[in-house]
Amino acid sequence: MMETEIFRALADPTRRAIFEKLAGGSMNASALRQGMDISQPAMSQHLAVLRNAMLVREERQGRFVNYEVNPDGVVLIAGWLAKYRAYWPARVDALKALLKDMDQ
Amino acid sequence: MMETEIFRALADPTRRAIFEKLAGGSMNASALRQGMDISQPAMSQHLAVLRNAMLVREERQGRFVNYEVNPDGVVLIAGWLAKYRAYWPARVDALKALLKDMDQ
DNA sequence: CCAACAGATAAGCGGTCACTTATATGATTC
DNA sequence: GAATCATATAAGTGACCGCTTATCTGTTGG
Repeated sequence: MMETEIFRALADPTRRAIFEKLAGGSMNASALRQGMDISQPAMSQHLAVLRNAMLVREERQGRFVNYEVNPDGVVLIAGWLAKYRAYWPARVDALKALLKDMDQ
Repeated sequence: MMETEIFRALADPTRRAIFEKLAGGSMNASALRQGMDISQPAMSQHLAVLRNAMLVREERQGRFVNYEVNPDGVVLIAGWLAKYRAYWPARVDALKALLKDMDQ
């Protein structure tokens, strides 16, 4: 199940921090390590987990590998969460319903 | 971090199944086990993890303990996800922006 | 009270996680 | 093509996860 890998990937605080950093702009692995007190292999392994969970995608650029957020993963979580829309606060729920109507 | 516990709780397929079942209506632990091929202690442990992650809450009713979805957890995920709104599909994004305006 | 039932807790076990050090791959520059 | 740099992979290790069996706690009805 894809959702298992996504939630598992996000269950680690270090990986969430990496993801958050990438959400602020694409970056290579070395740049990501800046100010994070994490070894090079650890970063590489975390990025592999995030990529495997479709939360991040990569693109080689010469000697560097550029990483960026993969919208697919974000959309998957949004889709999962949508199933429980009924439990969001009423205000947000009302807005959502409105959007749905407009969407058709 | 609360988010760590939430994502960790949801990383297990069995726990997601339990949560999904509860989202369809509150239930006691025995009822939850119906058709799930899971031992009584395992169910109890899963419910403890979900409760700890604020995804589920309980209420004793005599000899039974009734479980239901705790909106707090759902809202927390929604809050986390909202930070990456920019990566949702354009249509949903537009709707969200609209909601935000209306919300003020 | 006590027998029966719902549920929680304890202890132990195999598998997985996140990390480490060491080494390999792949690209650039001289 | 050799040295260097960016990243990946391999192997090992201690901690944790989800499960099991066994036992405990709490509530009900006779």
